[in-house]
This record gives sequence, C-alpha cells and structure tokens, in this order.
Amino acid sequence: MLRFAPSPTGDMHIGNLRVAIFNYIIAKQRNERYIVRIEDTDKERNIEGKDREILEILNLFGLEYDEVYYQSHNLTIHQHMAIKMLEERKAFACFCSAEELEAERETAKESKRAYRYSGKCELLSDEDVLTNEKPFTIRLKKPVSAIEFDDIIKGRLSFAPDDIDSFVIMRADKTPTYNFACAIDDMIHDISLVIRGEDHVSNTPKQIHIRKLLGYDKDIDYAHLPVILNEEGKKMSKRDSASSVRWLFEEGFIPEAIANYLILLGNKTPKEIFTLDEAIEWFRLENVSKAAAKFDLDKLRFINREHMKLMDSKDLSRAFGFADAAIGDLAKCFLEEGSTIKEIKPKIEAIFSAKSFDNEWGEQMKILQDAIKRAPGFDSFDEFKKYLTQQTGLKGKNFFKPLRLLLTGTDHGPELSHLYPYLKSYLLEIVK
RNA sequence: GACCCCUUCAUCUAGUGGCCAAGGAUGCCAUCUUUUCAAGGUGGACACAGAGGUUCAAAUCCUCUAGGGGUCGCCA
Repeated sequence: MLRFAPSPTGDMHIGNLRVAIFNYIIAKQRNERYIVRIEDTDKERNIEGKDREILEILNLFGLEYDEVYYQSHNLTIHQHMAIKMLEERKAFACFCSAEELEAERETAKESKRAYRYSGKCELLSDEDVLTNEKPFTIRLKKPVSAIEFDDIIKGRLSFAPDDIDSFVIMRADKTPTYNFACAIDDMIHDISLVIRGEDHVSNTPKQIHIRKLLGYDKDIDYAHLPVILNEEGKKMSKRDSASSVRWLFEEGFIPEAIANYLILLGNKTPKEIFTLDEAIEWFRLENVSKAAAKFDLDKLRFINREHMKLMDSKDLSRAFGFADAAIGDLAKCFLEEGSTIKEIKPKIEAIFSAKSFDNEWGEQMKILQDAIKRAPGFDSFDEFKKYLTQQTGLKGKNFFKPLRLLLTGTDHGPELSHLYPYLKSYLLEIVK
C-alpha cells in the first residue's frame, strides 16, 4: 500500500504534488492500493477546508485514491501505543518545561554544540514521576546503536543514536507528535513504500526506531525526493509564487503539463512530453537524481504549450467559455503567440469583442465589414479573400491589415488563412 | 556549529574506463519563411567545480579542497 500524507495546514505546493504523483505512479505500477492520509494531529495549525482542497487538486490531476484517512481518528491507538512504550520502559515521562528546553537549546547554540536532550527525566524514579503533578510529555529512549536504511534514491543512510536522540512522542496535551503518529499509521496501514520529500530524511530513522520498539519487524522501503529549488537555488517556499499549485492554475498552466514537468524535473525520462499514463509505463524511482533541481518556469511554459496542442479541442474550448472544437482549434493557432490559457484567453476575447474603427485602417475596415455582412459563406479562405478583394477593390497591406483588425482585434497574429476555418461560422458575430 | 546529502552548458539532463575534440531539450543569438508578431526550419554560442593520484587511456575509479542543499520543535 502506498500513501500520500499531507497536513491540512497550508496550500498544496508543487513539492507535495510531486510526492502525490510519484506515489500514485508506483501504486499503479505495483497494483497496490493508494490512500490519502490527512495528518491533522496539530489542531492549532489545521486550516478548515484545506483537506477538501487537497483532495480536489488530486482529482484535477487524475490522481485517484482508494481511501481517505484522518490521522486524528487514530488518537486512541496512538495513546495505547504510548502507554505500551511506557510500560515496557522504552519511553519515559519528561517534565521539562518548554522554557527549560528552550534555554538548554540556547546555551548549546552559544557554545556551538549540537543540542541534545539532557536525559535528566529518564533518570526519574517511579515515585518521582507519580508524585510530580506538572504536565509531562513522553519521550522515546534513543536507540543503543546506529539505525541504517536503504533509500531507493539516496542509497544507504546511517544515523547515530545521538542524532536520533530521545525525542518526544506524546505532547503534554496527550496527542501524538508527527513522528509517532506517522510511524504507527504506516504500520497499521501496512505501507510498503514511503515516498516523501528529502526534508523527512532525518525523521525516517526515528520512525524506524519507533516501529522497532513496538515490535513491528516488517521493513518499509523509503524513497526521499530531492527538494525543488527556486531560481536563487534555495528551497522553494510559500514566498515563491510558482510553488503554489493554485498560482500555476491562475497563470493558465494545465494539470497535464504540470504533472509532466514535475515528473521530468530531476529525472531521466525516455521522452520529454508525456501523459501520466505513459509515465506509469516506464517511471523508475531509481532514475530520480540525488541532487536538488531548480524550478524552470520557461521549461514548464514549453511543456504547457505542447500539452495544449495535444488536448482535445472541445475540452480546450471550455477554458474560454465555449463548447466547440473549432474554438479549441482556434486557440491552438494562438499557441504560436502564447503558452498558457491565461495568455491566449485575451486573444480569443479580442476576436469576439466589438472592434474599434478609430485607427488608420478604420475606413477600410468599414468597407470590409459591409462586404462581409453581405457575403455568402465560403469554405476556404482563398474564396473568401477573392470575394472580398473583388467587392472592395482593396489589396496588399490595405487589405490584410484592416481585415486582420476586423477579424482578430489586433494588428498582428497568426496567419489569417490558418484562422479562417475556425472563424468562418462565427463571421457575422465577429464583425457585427 | 552538528548530522545527512549533492556537484556535466544559464536550466533539466545523456554519459557507469576507450564509440566524448562531451549528446539532447528549454532558454538565448543569428538566419530563412512571412502583409505582421510569433511559431516552424536551419545554424550558433554555452558545461565535465578545482587539485592530486590510479591507468596505455578518466566526465567516468580513489583522495583532498572548494561550493551548494537539507535537517537539527511538545510543526508536519
């Protein structure tokens, strides 16, 4: 079973989306189930409705999932597991206050040492614990030997006990921390492979440690995806608008192209332009680069254009408020001039909005307008052109410029002969 | 600072000891085409981070140096 485990604490960004896509692809390849687990253990940070938004985006990309779970629903299981750890002396109550801990972190930083938990509460006697009325957290004892695992992308990784540390598994409010909830849920959902971002590598040994202490001996495979960097070479954050899936939609990028780009980025693929279904045929996690990759908006634009060319014309026309393949084909003509829905939309709108005759070609436009209104329907642009030149006596630049202005609303653009087949049934509406 | 990871054109990459005077794609520049802007065709500039080894032979193997990234929460 594969899983996508987002937290409902912010907008979906491309890093998340990439994780969702890769998990989906592998689930399809292996014919395993794919679940979405909303990691909502931090009540303070949860944002109402974000879970729906995430699921909607998944749907938009065609990333079908078998089930949706909410991590908070497993609260009692997490609590029972914590008690079990306490009983088996694998975990201990920690009465250190947030302020104390913060102070310790400060001094460690000042003396340029890595901060590690002091371990003082681990030494508390049962009596000390029972008589202490202060709120407490539960910490798991750090492992006695290094924890190693094979990452499908990064290779073999090893972490010393001190780097894992005696970390908190239950907060003072008796809810589980991320690592504890995640480790347990991956176990009870029988996850076979976890694909997630590189920012989780240091969590992985902790989660393996948790499961080991819980007695779960089945191995879970891991693949940590390199982060996506912005133009400056820093990790993409909410500050980078291009990191937001919603922003990409607003900019007129289509899901097929975004998915294509996200799979292509930092990867070896047999081709550049492909669909999600095609990727399922050949995708291999082993081919994903170990190094972080920079996000390249120009490349995305190129891919977006290619996918718009490939799109069903009638479907494409809906983006412009039509349900007519001719309009979709018309939009494809304008792919010469733009790469996104957003860039092409004004060009389609200009065709159908009222034209201004207040320019140097105004007079000729009027003449052409009259002629077109009286003209019979012509199948080919050549016949149409021939008829108009005969009727108006205009030719050359004096003919093409005003005609273009009249038909498209601008003085430059794709060749009129290319546009005409898709325009011809709308001619009267266009010149009215 | 500690731990982990990475390093081929501006960007994403091909390349696993000879086929590489390093290939493709995007972007950029030029040119052709054209009533126009573009797209398209053609051509061009641009890279093995550096230094030492190993070897008949190194982008490919080893060492060091430099640079970059990630993580260090009772967040996920």
